[in-house]
Amino acid sequence: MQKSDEIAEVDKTPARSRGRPRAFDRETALARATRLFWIKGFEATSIADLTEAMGIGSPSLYAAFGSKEALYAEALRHYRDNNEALVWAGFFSAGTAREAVRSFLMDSAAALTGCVVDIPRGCMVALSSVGSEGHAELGELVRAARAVTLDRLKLRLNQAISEGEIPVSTDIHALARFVQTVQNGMSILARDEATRGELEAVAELAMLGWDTRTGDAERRLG
Amino acid sequence: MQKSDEIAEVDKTPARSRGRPRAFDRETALARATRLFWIKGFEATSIADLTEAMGIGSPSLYAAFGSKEALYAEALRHYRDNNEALVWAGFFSAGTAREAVRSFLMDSAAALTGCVVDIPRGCMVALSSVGSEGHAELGELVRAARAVTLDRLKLRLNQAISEGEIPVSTDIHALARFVQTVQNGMSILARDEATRGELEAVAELAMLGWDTRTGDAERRLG
DNA sequence: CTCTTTCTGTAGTGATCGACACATAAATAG
DNA sequence: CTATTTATGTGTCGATCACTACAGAAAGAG
Repeated sequence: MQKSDEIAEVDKTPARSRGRPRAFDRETALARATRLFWIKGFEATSIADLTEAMGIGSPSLYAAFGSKEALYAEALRHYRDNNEALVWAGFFSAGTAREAVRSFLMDSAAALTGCVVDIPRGCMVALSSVGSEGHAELGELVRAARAVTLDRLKLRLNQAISEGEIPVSTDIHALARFVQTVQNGMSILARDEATRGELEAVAELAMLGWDTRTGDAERRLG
Repeated sequence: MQKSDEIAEVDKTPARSRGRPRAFDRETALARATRLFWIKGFEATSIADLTEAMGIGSPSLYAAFGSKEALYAEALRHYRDNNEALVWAGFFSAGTAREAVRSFLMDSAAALTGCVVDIPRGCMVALSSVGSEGHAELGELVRAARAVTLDRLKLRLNQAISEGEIPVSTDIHALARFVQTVQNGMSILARDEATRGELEAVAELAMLGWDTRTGDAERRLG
């Protein structure tokens, strides 16, 4: 990527531009905007709200992010990059699909109630209704983000079938939809101040459905 | 409160007032406003949107409903009065708690996907985020409406215990929270165009969790 | 009929919306 | 240094926000 200083010097320091340097940290400002969108949603968050929370003037906001919609799109990306691991790390490191799903739901119960780190309650993606508010492009972004959850669940379940963990007759799509439904529902309960313990109990019950469907129930019932 | 001109005449014709009669049907206009709030949410729905959908001028709207917030509160009531039966009728007429919960989830799968009557997808109460948008009073109304679901579920489960349908050791609260979570999650999936069949499959899986927890599983597994 | 009451349509209220023009400030390039 | 480039702060744009003043219209009361 980086050539010498003699022949064809390009892109020496990508962060060092020419004019007056930005007086704020872009990622920090983005993090604050993300938190605000996360809590209040797109429509209810005004530019004035954002500039105040980000500690910058509106021209700086528009110079750095383009528009309110573009800022929301970046906030979605920032949300994914910084919070995804909270609910997916255990899922991906689990040895079995059952443990993966169980980790996913248990970690969701903890993260969605703000018990792991100081974050708002509920999932920004699950609770977003930006698509119904007349912003089709952003709505499609959120829809796509929600679809990722389903895809990951189905991928892991298919792997479990090929590894013989669960019967080949298992309805992968339905089971993944079920897990997705439970996790989405958790976000709504979390907004209503449901506790981590309550959501963990919900996750336990969801796993009982899993066990019955996948044939793990016989050895778990007394 | 009001005296008569002779003896004790009160409230002759409550609907017939004195001045110029209203040129629109209040309930019809409220139904249209409800539908709009249901789809777009409180913040994203403007008075201009409402007056257009209701077919009236803004002074008529304010004369009849008071304010945008008061109209939303009435829309919540209208929503309950006109859509509650879609998901609760089978619940209340079921002979067992299991059938009641099953009906509740199955009927939700149908209603939330707009398959029973022509209504928007998802539950207006579950998907409302008005409380996070800075309208505390309305948020409390929605919260209370969501709490009704939990109360009804717990009431029915307690009845099932006293009737011997399910073990006394059953964690009523957790089980009710689980059912509530699944139904809430269904609303989010319904907004993303999940089909009635998909949500019914989710309901079936939720009932498997029920069966395992309540001890019905032994006789259902082969 | 007139008087009173209530609703409707027009036309706006001040406030806030998202977004930007402009001049100035602060950096690099030469 | 000067020239160029980029960011910031002030001020404001037209549009839209929720809401209403006002006058005329349509009903009952007398």
